[in-house]
Formats: sequence, C-alpha cells, structure tokens
Amino acid sequence: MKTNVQDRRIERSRRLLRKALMELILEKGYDTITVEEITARADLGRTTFYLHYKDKEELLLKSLEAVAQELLEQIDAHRNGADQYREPGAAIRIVFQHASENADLYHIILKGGAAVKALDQLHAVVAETAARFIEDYLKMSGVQLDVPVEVLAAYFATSLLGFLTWWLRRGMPEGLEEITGMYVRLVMGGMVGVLGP
Amino acid sequence: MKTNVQDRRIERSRRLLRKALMELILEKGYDTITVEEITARADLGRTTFYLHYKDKEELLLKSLEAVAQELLEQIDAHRNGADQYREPGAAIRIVFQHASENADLYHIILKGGAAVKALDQLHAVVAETAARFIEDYLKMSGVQLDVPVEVLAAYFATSLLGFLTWWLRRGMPEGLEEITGMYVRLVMGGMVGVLGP
DNA sequence: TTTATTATTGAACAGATTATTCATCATTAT
DNA sequence: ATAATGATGAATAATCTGTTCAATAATAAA
Repeated sequence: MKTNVQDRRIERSRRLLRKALMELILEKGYDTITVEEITARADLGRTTFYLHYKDKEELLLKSLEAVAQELLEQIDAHRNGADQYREPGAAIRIVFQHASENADLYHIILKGGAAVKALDQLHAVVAETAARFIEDYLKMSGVQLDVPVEVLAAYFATSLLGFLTWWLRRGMPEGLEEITGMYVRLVMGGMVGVLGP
Repeated sequence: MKTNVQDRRIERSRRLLRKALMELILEKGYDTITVEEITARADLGRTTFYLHYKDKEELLLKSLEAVAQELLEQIDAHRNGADQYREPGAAIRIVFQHASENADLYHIILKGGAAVKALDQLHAVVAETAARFIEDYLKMSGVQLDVPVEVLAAYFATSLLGFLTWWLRRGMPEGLEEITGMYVRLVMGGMVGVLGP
C-alpha cells in the first residue's frame, strides 16, 4: 500500500484550507474565525473541512509544523557547516532572520491567541537544538557547567523566544544585525556583560 | 455618592464567579468552559453573569488583576527596604516565591489557554519594575549601558517569565533557593557566567 | 420597622456555530 | 473504462451566546 502517494484532491483541499486559515488569522485573529469562514475562503464545502481535520486547532497545528521543521533544517544545515563555534551568533541570527522573513507567521505563533500549543512545539525544538549545541561544545572544550545542561537550554530557549516576541511585536525596529548582536551579548554575557566603562 | 460602598450581593456574586472560573480552569482548561458551567458551579443564574461581565475573558482578566497587583506590592515593599543592591537576587526570589505560593494561579496565567492578555499584563509589570531598578542603579553607580534600558528590561522580563513558566510546568523540582540562584547567575552573568573551571 | 432601591432569577428568544449523516456528483488512479 | 475515493450540499440535532422582561428576593437608608 502506497500511503505516501496521496490523492491530488486531498493535498489541494488541505492546502486551500491552510492558506485560508492563515489569511483569516492575519485579517481578524484566530479566536473569532469559524469553520464556515475558512471553507468559504477556501472555496470548499464545509463538510470537506471535517473530512480532514477534527477542528480549527488541529488545522492550525498541522499548518505550523511545517514552519518549525523549516527552521530546524536551516539550523541543522548551519550546524553541519564548518566553523560553527567561531561565530556564536550565527545560529541565533538564523532564528531572527527566519522570524523576520516569516514575520506574519511568527505573529500568529507568538502573539497569537490560542496558539499556545504551537509555541510549545517551537520551544521544544529550540531547547533541544540548544542542548545539542551545548553538549557538543562541552565535549569539545572540556569545560564544565555549574548548572545542568537542561536548565541552560531551557533558559536559552525561553529568553530567545521571549525576546523574539518582544522584537516582533514592536515591528522589528532594531534591524537584524543590531538585535542579533544585542541578544547574543545578553545571553552570553548576561546583564553584567552589557555594562560599559 | 458613595460608589465605594457596594451592595453585598454584588461582591458575593463576583467572588463566586471568579472562584468557579478558577476551579474550572484547573479542572478542564480555559477554552472549553461555558458561561453556563461557570454559573452552575457558582450556583447563580446565568443572567447574573452577564450582569457583571461582558464575557468569559473579562471575568478572567479582572480575576487576575488582583494577583499582579499583589506581586507588585511585594516587590515595591522590598524596593523601599534598606539594602536593595546588596543582594541582587532578593527581588527575583520574591517573584519565584510568589509563583510557587500561587502555583495554581500562575499555571492559569502561564500555562493557560487564552490567557495571553493576562500574560501581557504580567510582562508589562515586570518590565516596568525592572526598568525602574536598572535606572536607579545606573544613576547611583554612574556606569553606562551598551544597550538601551528598554532592551535590557525586556530581556529581563521575558527570560524571567519564560524561565518561571518552565520551572512551574515541571512541578518546581528545583527548590526555591536553587532555582533563584541559577536564574540569577544566568541573567546576570549569562551563559558564559555559568562555565566552571 | 418600613420603604424605596437594587440585585437576582428563570423563562424565553433569536442567532451563530458545531459536528454529523447521507445521497449524489466529480475526480482520480489503474 | 471503471472501480475507488474525494467533494459536495442539504438537512439536522445539539450547544452556546447574548439579550429582554417580569417576578422575586435582598439590601440600604429612612
């Protein structure tokens, strides 16, 4: 049985539904959207919706999985690159860049109403990736940590996503390089590290 | 006109509604709760709900305002105390302590479904308070910052709330002093600051 | 205590939305 | 070509919201 080969109509319907949902979220926010609005926008029958998704939330989560996957792949690509430890801000810049290029989507995830579960997904991805980076670094350098890796990764993930949210909400006035630089300084050196002379 | 003297029935109804909402959120989450369920739990007529609140969200936000206010007052009390700069972790410990003592409520706010606006409220309070602390410190010490105070305060607020959320969700296994200590090290000295020998 | 005021209540209501069934039509894969 | 599968519209029951209204109960003030 070739379950990986899908009926073209299935993919078409799902694509239209996801597109319609994204459009509507950006126009009027997630909460007040109805299934009827989604199918009307997608030009599909309302019955078709329930043929593919249990409810609005399932559609949202499935739609956002692809985004998280894309970000992860970009980071992994960089990770396998040459000088990953030369520039500690490079991976972080990928995140900020991905966010700025998909600002609309990130608004849905981060600013969004009921997108809490989506944010959890993203947090898990970031924390896992951070943990792998940290463990690699420790193995390579031989240094020890005063806190568990788990705690460090969680701190990194929460501060990154929080800071990212804050930056996006204000309309990204700081510019990519500038905000990346400030965040890297803060997360690496802490609040003491930004004290001048 | 004495608008501060309320009819006893008003306060009673609102108290019952808030209590019912909190109970239901902890039992089954915010999203699927109906007004009927709230009033049934509160043993009040459904009409009474709309007499006091526009909808479910208004009830939630009003209910949580008091919590944020309480936290703010505790921090302000400490702020006016003697040696506020001796121990940089003291104010932070107040936050973690307040969270652990009101873990149920914080779960509603931080873990919660549609409580995004509530979290915004909390974030604003924390960032404002942090900014006041930082500005006082700068004025006193004469040092300069390499990043805007606004950015620093935002970084602090987001990382604190994110880290706090992470700690709460795992059931606070680390203990108050331990988690406060680790967070202070991280937020003050950054990831470099936790590197051992 | 009496009285005027105000809160509560249940019933009833229209409107929106959800989630499902089913027969029919359209498209697809082989 | 044709069997299988997806899409569709209509119909339906059920739930929830938000509002009105008249009757009732509790309260504050005299």
